[in-house]
Amino acid sequence: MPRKKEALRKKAKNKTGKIIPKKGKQESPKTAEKETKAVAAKKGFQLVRGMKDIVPKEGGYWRLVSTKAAAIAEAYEFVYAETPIVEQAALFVRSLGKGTDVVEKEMYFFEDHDGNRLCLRPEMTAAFARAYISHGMHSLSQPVKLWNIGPLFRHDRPQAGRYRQFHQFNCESFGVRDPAIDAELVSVAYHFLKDLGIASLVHMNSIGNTEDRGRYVVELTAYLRTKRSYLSELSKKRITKNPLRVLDSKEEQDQPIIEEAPQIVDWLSDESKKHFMQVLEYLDALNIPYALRPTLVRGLDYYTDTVFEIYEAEGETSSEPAQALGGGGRYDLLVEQLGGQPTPGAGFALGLERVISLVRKQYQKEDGTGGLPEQRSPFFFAHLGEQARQRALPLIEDLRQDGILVHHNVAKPALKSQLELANKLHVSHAVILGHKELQDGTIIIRDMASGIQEIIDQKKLRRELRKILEKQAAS
RNA sequence: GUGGCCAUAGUGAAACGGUUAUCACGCGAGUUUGUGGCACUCGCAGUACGGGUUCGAUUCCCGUUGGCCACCCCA
Repeated sequence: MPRKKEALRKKAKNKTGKIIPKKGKQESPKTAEKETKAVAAKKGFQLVRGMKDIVPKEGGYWRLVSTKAAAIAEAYEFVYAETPIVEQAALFVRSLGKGTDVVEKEMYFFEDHDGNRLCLRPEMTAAFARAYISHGMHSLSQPVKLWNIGPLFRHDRPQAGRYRQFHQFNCESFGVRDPAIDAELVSVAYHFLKDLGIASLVHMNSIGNTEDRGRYVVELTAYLRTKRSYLSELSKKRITKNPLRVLDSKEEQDQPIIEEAPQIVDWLSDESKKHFMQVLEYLDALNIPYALRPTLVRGLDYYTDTVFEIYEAEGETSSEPAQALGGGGRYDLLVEQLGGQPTPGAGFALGLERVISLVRKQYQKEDGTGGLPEQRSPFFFAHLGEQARQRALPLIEDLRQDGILVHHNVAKPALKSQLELANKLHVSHAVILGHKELQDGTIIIRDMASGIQEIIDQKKLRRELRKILEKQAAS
């Protein structure tokens, strides 16, 4: 009876409910309550909001994408580096800006047992800047080009392509202010996506230096005030909070006002203007498709001059409103602001969850099954009986040492189920070792497509498999 | 942070408020104690959690948790 089940469940819950408070004296009532609920749930623990497992189905895509990232970063001579996930909270408060959303409402703050005010890193650039200073990288040959892939944390409201723990591919270039550096970064991001089969478009803008921007903001604010009554409610609020954001407004009624608004490009110093023009020239030379977007401003305070975001190029099939795959820009004041010597820098980050979701779509388009064409061995090694299994392991090990990989499953004793698995794995040949073969030192190679079997000497196994591999490579 | 939609085995779905919650895929075992695909048989596994209404809740209501969408923001 379900009633009985229900009653049992309740009993079980009461038990755990008694145990937990005893153990967890220090826990806040809130966490204790949450934990009790989770334990009580028959299904076990729920995933924490905004967190995501990488399941076997996705594993191959993560491997593919991180391999590509490493390959391209290293091709551009970026050096792999990593920083801790935990940093002093002040690092990000100071670099990103106190009023920014990331700091104001999205950071994971906590205090450790020594009373240090810490946080989980919400982005990489400031962390790399800190590492640059910490390790005196200014004494290395400049630019210092660093890359990594790692998890970041923002307590944002989750939705598709947005998680509280997410991963970025980051490249940062410290020490040189040169438009070629900016262009190189854009190029890395662009080609990374291109190598993965994703056509992209880079949105470019320059927000100049601090003074330029300051003067522009004054001008823009004044302009927006005169048009205030025509603006959407949201934009009205933004006039005082962050007037640059008004330019990004999606509200229809704001559009005519935005079009007429003063553009930041006109307020850039000659130096900034020249820098930006040169960046664009390099992009032209590199044949990287970009669009100027005078309204592009980024959400973090440390940017100067070049800023960019990268989007999936709009094909006929793309329907969803574009979500930026990544973004970046120049931050010439950041290192100094964090206590280092004045050091220019620029970088970008790409959101891997977003990239991977596009990569998966690519593969689904191509073969309909949605599977990543994995490099699988074309061989399955089947054994029959305990003795054969004992002999199989060293044989397989020898093959592996020789660079020939085979599938094998030690946990399926029945030959039938092993071949079933071989079939599922779409191998071309099965190697079969049974009692008879064990005794006379032979082994069977079975062609899975035709069912034709060949009995060979065990010593010739390696040579035979290699021959098959060569034949397959040739066709 | 604001608003909306949603929650049934691992996945995708079905069940006017009424017997034992159904089906497909999946996974495991077998029909064949030395041979895969096809077929058949058997098995595994579920109403997110808590409360309420009701004689009776997967179904209706409330709360919690989680997911999705838009906004905000961003990767």
